[in-house]
Amino acid sequence: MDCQRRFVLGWLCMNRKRLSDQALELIAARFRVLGEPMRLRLLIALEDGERNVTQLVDATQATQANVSRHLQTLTEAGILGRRKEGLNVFYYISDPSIFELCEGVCGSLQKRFGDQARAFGLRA
Amino acid sequence: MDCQRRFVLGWLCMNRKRLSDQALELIAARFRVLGEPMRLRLLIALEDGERNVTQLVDATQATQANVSRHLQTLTEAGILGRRKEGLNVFYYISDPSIFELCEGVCGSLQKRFGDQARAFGLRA
DNA sequence: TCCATATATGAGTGTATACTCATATAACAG
DNA sequence: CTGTTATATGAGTATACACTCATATATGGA
Repeated sequence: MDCQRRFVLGWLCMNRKRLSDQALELIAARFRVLGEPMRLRLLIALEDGERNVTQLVDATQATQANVSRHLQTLTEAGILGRRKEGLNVFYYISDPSIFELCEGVCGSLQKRFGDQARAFGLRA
Repeated sequence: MDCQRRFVLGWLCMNRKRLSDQALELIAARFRVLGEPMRLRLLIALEDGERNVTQLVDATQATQANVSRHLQTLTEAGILGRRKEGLNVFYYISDPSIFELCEGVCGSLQKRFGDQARAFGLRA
């Protein structure tokens, strides 16, 4: 645990500054991918199994063009996988660790906005 | 663990759509805060203890104005705390769970870019 | 081949925000 | 009070990117 921590920070804080910049940009980019509600919505819609684009359009109430773009972003980030089947393209979670990140963020937010969080309908 | 998962997703996927949108936006906003290399750099600089703005400017090689802005962003997000001492303002990590998120992302990236990551100088 | 359906993408627009410069505020020293 | 240092912030610019509309591509059916 702490070993892992040390490892990661070693990666981030290397002496060679140029490379460290690249690593930081990679990490930041990953966070940015998760920084859009639409994309979170898509991830949630995909959590219990693959869906095709049409199903995701229905689930998210967004335009097909927009959904396709976000799916592309998530796929390029390595978070989703793609599978063609006839006319349909099915997307699926290829990096489930994403959900642990969401949980981490939710935990922080709940700690921070305890009361508001509960007001959000947190029970059940 | 799985209980926690269920809990969080329950929060995200409530029936009342309006509120769920707010929750998603909150979560996405948190990810966006972490989606800037400069801010990650500041977090790393603060990991082993509080620092004042001048120290952070030195550590990050950025302008003082820019550092102050990012510190404000991080503070408003509840990630940093502030402490004034004479002319100096010291910032400190107030939500250490942030680092677990970074570790999670690093883990994903290492899995994805295994070889490149190693080329980054990952060892030791 | 021709048409219908599912998905992707080019082009344009609007918005958010990172950055900089200059200046404002705040606190201390003399 | 005056000047000096540390930090914050208003204003302006540039860039990234989310979104939409229209259209392209791809696959299957008649």
